[in-house]
Amino acid sequence: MPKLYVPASAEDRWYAWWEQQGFFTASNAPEDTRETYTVAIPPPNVTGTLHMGHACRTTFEDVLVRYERMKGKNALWVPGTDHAGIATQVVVERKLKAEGLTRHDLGREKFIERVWEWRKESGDTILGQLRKMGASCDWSRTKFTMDPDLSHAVREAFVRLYEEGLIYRGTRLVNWDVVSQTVLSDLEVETEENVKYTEEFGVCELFDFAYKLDAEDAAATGVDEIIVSTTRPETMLGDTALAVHPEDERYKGLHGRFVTHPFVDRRIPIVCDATLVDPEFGTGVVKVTPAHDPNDFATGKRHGLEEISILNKDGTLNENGGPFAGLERFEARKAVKAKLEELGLARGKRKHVMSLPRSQRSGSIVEPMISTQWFVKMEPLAGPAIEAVESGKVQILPEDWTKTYFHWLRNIQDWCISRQLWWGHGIPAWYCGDCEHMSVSRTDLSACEKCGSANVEQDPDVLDTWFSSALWPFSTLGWPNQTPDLARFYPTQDMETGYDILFFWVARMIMMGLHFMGEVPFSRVLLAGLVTDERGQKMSKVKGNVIDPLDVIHGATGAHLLMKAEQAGAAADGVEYLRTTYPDGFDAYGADALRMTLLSYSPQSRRIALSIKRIEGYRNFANKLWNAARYVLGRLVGQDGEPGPHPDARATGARPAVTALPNRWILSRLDVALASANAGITAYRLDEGSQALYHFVWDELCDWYLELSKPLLDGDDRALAEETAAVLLHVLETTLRALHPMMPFITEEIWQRVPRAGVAAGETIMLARYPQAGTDSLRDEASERELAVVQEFVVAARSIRAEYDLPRKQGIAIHWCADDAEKVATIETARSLIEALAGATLTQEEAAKVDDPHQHFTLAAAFVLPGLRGVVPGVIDPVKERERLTRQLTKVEKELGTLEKKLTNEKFLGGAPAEVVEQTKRDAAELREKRDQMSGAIARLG
RNA sequence: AGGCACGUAGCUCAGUGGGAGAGCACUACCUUGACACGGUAGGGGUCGGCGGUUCAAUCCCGCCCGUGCCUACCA
Repeated sequence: MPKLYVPASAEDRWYAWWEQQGFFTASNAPEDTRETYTVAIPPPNVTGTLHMGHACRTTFEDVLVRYERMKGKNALWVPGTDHAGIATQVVVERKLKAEGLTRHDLGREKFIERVWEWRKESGDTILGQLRKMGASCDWSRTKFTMDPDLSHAVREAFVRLYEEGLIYRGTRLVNWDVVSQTVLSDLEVETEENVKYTEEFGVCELFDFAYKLDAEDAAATGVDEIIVSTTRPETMLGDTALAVHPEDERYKGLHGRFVTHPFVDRRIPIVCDATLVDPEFGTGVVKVTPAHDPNDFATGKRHGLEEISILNKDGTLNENGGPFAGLERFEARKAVKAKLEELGLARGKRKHVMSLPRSQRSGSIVEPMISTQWFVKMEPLAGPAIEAVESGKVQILPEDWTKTYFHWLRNIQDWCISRQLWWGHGIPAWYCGDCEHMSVSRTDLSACEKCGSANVEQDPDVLDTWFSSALWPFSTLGWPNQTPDLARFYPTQDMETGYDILFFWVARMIMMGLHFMGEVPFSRVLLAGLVTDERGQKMSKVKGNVIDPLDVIHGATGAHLLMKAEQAGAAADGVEYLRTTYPDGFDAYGADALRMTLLSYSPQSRRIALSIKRIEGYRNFANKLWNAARYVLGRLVGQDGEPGPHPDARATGARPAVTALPNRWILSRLDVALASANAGITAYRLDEGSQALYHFVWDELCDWYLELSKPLLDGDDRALAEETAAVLLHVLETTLRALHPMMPFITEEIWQRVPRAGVAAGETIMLARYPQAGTDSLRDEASERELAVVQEFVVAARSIRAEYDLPRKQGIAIHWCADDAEKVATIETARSLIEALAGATLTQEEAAKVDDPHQHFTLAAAFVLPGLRGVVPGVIDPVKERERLTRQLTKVEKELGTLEKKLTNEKFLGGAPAEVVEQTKRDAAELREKRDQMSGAIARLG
């Protein structure tokens, strides 16, 4: 085995073998009665390649799936990809643009062909990347949301909901994206907050202008004009009313009067509306544009106002724009303002900080527009989804999110599901050109259901991507057909995803699962944070701070990173950030290191600020594990053709019997680690589970046990050496199994080299049994207490070594004494171990001599432990020793001080539980003794 | 505006009603037969601020300051 673990070759080799052997495939054999464990992957969008967020998802899910598989379940992880309607269409259109084409140049059919080509490319890339991450998906069940079977499911769901009256077609004010030229659901609109004034679009400016009263109304009321304010001056072309508060004294005389529109031939009524108007704001008069503002729309309905749309689908003004028709919306805004100035109707402007609604995909400012679209009635679906979480049938982790879930579902709006795109599931509705009948049908229609005319056309729109995603947990298993997979694997167990799609996806899956299957689609929702760069900023191509998981796994030079960022369109400061933060690029850290890193962040955190240093740390951990294995295998069975002293040693999967303290101790510590690992994984605290194993391997197995094993293996006691050999192999093999869900590659690589027999002799670690506390390990409190004494002793000796710069080769003598027989026995038994680890020779001494080192030894350094003291003669510089002891004494006195303060507090003695008081007294007594010993030692230094 | 988080060592973050932790960074020493992607020993924090509950608060409660996200509205 080489000194350094090299991930690259091991990863590809083992993954190909696992896949080819069919280890990932879930069983559907009728005689297989194992409990199932199913996870549906959150299907990545076929918009390009996987990012760090996907890597995070993949790792978490893979840990859960591998764990349950090793626990003996029939584990199924369904992989697949999402067609991602709008996002994918945008990507392909951008590629066309590079060729100087638009989708309209190609036409719908040819364009869709191009998208399919792209989806093949992107989809294959993504599935390949999942494999690089180690994902143990059942590839034989791979799905794509536009596969024929899943499209069939979408159509069935649509038709059923329509027949049940839960899908309807309606004319509403919707969110219009003028760049993508499609309607968006409320969720796809993102509000940009606190936007400042920008010259270019003229946004965030409150512009005042006057409407002149009709001549006769002006004469009758003596009022000449009314001033209104707006942030969108061009919408005044669609104004069909002015509203005032009914109680507003200033305008009481104007109720029912009219103003004249300055640009179009329209008389505009002045109406009273207490809901819309806040008399305190501005002039107390609101211009009402029912066709372009949600509040105005509602106001229009209340007053029966005309709805005049002024925009074309591309954001230019239509014929209702009068003299401004044809202008682009922001041009029109400028032109309207200029014209109002010219007419002397402008009444000033001021900057106004506000929020702007933007399209999640195109980033353009969303326009409210009246349009006929398809909607899902949400209230009847939301009720059961709320109940499912309330009753605990679905558990959301971390729990904080349940509140958010309830809040959204309890205030839910109908869901606009039609999109004016080309890429997506067609809407199964046909319109008759003759009788105007609309048919919604499971099968494609060539004739009108009502009049039989062949003059029928399918609705040109497609469905929101999330409509098909909502069916994912059961459509991937064969629904609406009653397949064996559906019967066996639905409902699934865990749904792990990012909290950002809790509404988009998770809530809708629960609604649809309950509606169509009558059962929740999964019993737990596991929400993870969003991966950001190390500053905590969202990764984005423009910021240049995107970290490609594959670059971390395979390594990348600084130049390569810069080139990629520039190609992706990073801004100058983004490139600079990249250059200064990662000047040397990345080493090939390997998939296991990346996985461990992602696992190490708490799921409670909403942000995963991915740190390369941290990845490096886990790369080092992989290497530590590798070298621990090198040691064990080299010392026992030998390596590289050299037979070792224990050629017959085997890991059998059975816990060896142990007598020696270090062997008892390591099995006990393993027990604690295994308990934490199991508890952590099942509670979705993968950070705690992985950290327990990290800590065990590094701080206990490597730092102590491997060192302790050396004198045991080299000693004269053959039986003890055999016992130790068995324990070393057992602990190594068990630890590998425990780590396998997190670090699948390196654990397989090492495990295959471990000589195994009995139940440990399996073909692959991924189908080996996951280790269990109490079975594979054994808690032994006594061994922990005893070994703690050994550790304290060794550390004390090493401290003296370090303090006086004693070289490793220079042996030291330690004269020690202990207060009770138990401690004396422990040290006597472990004497050779302590000597080996401390590089010392131990001599038990009378307490009188140890406690007065100045009298009995020359230049002796001293240490004081609970019930145990030692001196090391011939090493000290008295001045330095005084400093060292004083430093320690200060700490002890400080600690003692807080305890004594408590113990002199009557209220504490009276109010605290007896056991707490007792413990405090014991601690104080121990510290007091230590203090006395130390101050005595200092005093005796002279 | 409302809601939800968060504020702990230089950095990134765990954690708990009773003795402040990890990784990285830092200091000193060590190329020792598993590992320098290493070892040993260290230094470093009034747990955001102010009150309250409690025998006891970093933890529970209230207010304030700061940060992030979500929802709604902004003529």
